[in-house]
Amino acid sequence: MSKSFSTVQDPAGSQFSRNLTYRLARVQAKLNAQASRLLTREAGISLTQWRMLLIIGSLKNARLSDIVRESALDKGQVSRTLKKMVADALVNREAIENDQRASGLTLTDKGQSLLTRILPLMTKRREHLTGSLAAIELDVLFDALDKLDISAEADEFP
Amino acid sequence: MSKSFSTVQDPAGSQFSRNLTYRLARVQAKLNAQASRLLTREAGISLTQWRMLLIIGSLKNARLSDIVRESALDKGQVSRTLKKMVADALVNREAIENDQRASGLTLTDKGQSLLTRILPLMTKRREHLTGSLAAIELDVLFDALDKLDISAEADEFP
DNA sequence: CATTTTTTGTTGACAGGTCAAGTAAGCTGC
DNA sequence: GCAGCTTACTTGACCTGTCAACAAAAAATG
Repeated sequence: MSKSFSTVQDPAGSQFSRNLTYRLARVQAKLNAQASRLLTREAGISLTQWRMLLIIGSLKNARLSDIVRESALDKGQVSRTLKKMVADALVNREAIENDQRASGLTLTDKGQSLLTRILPLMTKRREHLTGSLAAIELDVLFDALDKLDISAEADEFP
Repeated sequence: MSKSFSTVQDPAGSQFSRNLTYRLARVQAKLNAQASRLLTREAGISLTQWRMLLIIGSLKNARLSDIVRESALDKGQVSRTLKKMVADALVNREAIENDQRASGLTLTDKGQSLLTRILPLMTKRREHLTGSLAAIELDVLFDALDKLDISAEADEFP
């Protein structure tokens, strides 16, 4: 009974092949691993660092809370990762006027050139991923994700 | 500039709204959190434990390697989780004929009744999730996931 | 059969993510 | 102007997922 609905990279005969959350989790993990592999190899940074690099690069004098808002990462995680990025001279921290709690974050030259060097590659990857899907499929996909996002908030299923 | 493409549970104005891997990651994390919440509240078990319970319940005398194959979880993780489940009297371990390396795994009465009690709830949840999507959307979604799964294997993007 | 190879499972180590307590600075309202 | 609340960030604790080293048993090989 029930063999191979969808067999891509799925253990043969797994009963989970058509389980949505399971498929999502596996694909997501794989995409994540791909990005990490790439970033480690090409830039020696983590996916989190890359995301933060992007955000800091695109915002003027970002503060930690901006990164948290934009990335939806945990603020503790951002704090720690930031410390590392400052230590690695990718990011600059400087005092902000009138607020001693926060500091303004900017990319160093090193951070900026890393961003400039890696961005084309990540863009290529993105095109590679979305390129395998038709425009309509992409629309449906995003729409479905939005709906699942909402459904994921429920705590009861009467 | 660039406000609200898709605004569902996305920080207002986030530049990532239409970034596929980002959306996937966030939705996946949310679905995961939902399942964990549910299982913790209703059964005091983790998502991993639930998946293993399902597999052990559906296989006759499963061995650890079976669980690894079916679930695609790490064998170390399975080994540790199993230890806990045995300690919690959810799973029974007994010797197997002709192979002293592995042991046969079966649900205890407690494990079986837990499974029986929680399964309807998890089925409801699944219906709740897939129910928000039209059949065609689901098909496209699975198809898109398959394609992304394949694309996630690439390491270069010429 | 004895030796090598493979399979099976356990364990240790470590990065990543999540939660929550703690600290310091700024703000509010009397 | 100071008592109390809020905001911004840091830190600690813990849990998961992943990788690699390991030991024991079984299978393969010659």
